[in-house]
Amino acid sequence: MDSTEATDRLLEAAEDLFYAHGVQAVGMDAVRERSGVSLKRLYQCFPAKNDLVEAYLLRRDERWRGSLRNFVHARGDDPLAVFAWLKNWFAEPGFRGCAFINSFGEFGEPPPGIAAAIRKHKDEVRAYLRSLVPDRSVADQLFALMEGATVLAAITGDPREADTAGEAAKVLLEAHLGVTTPAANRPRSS
Amino acid sequence: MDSTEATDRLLEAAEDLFYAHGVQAVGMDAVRERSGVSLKRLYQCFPAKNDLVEAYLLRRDERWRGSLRNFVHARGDDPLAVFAWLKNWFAEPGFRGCAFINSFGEFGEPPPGIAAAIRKHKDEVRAYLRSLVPDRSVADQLFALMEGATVLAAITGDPREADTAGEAAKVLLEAHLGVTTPAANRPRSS
DNA sequence: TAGACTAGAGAACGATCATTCTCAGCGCCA
DNA sequence: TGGCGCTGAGAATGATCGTTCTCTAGTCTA
Repeated sequence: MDSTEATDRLLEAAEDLFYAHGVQAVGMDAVRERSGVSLKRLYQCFPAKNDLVEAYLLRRDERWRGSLRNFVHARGDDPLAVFAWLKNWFAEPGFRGCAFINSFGEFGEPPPGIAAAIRKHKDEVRAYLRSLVPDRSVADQLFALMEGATVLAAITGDPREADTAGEAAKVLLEAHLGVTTPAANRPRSS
Repeated sequence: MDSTEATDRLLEAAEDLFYAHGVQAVGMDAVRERSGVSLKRLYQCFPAKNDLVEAYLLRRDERWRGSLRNFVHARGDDPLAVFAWLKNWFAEPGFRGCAFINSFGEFGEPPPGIAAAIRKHKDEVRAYLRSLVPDRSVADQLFALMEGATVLAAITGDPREADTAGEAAKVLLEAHLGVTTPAANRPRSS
């Protein structure tokens, strides 16, 4: 097993374990066992646990955003598709909320590399939404809805938080276009 | 010092320390030092650390919601006042996000009492918003905005996340009343 | 004043965990 | 073939921390 494969296996194991149980609750020994990579090699690839955590977050950021981008792009880059994707995510078996928010909560004052990875993720997601929604303010409003839905879905376990946020997003987008919004949920007023 | 005063001091110290540094990062010894209550007494009041954490969360829930309720009530129970209150909170010196979301992130699988305290808090806040906003769906949308703004303010450090969410809330409330929303942010179209 | 209970200070215990060290084995090159 | 260097397995180290224990010194009661 060469060094790049060891790194891959370590990151795969780290992601599974860190996301499922939290960073603090997972020992390096658990990562070793799950990855099948020896401790010595582990410390060659990542000199300290925090380095592994940082790499885990950076990798998760790429994959998470890639999945979202693909899904939304396949739906014509409709901003509302973001909330459909969220609902699928919330309903996945191992869903435990946003890895970045959880990590932020785990550290009182996160180490610099980890804090940077967390901020980078949120910055990138915000930038992505701004690329989907011409108006900056509306994009930021949708971003807040996303984050809120994610947090609430994690705590309540109810994927329908995505619907709530999606409906709000729809209203915000339409309102911005200057459309007259009928009194909500009354089917008779077409 | 009688038992109730010891309990008060312990909860005061616990809240300061747990909120500022996270639950895991604070040892019982730090709580002892800050509170001035001996370890023996501490364990008489709270047989295990998790009991102290649970009591901390329950107390924080009461105080946090009390502060919000007072502020909003003084403004005629206007739902938008919630976001003004949030902005003040975000700008406070020691602001570190929502204690409950942070605690949720700290534990991979939170102990039952703690999980219950976290869910209780969110349930109560949601119920409060529903009491302010007649329409259940709109109340839940505002709730998602609140949570999102809180998370983002914690990570970015920017209290203006509250403004973003507040503007969205305003649009949602007006849209629900069937008001024609003009193209956003253009002051000329009165 | 004697004695029983209690509190506080802090040592001690036991567990966990990040990180390093030891050692025995194996391949590789001369 | 003989030694060099790298490897994995797992023991050892050192630190932290939740929890309990010990001991000393009151303090209140009879």
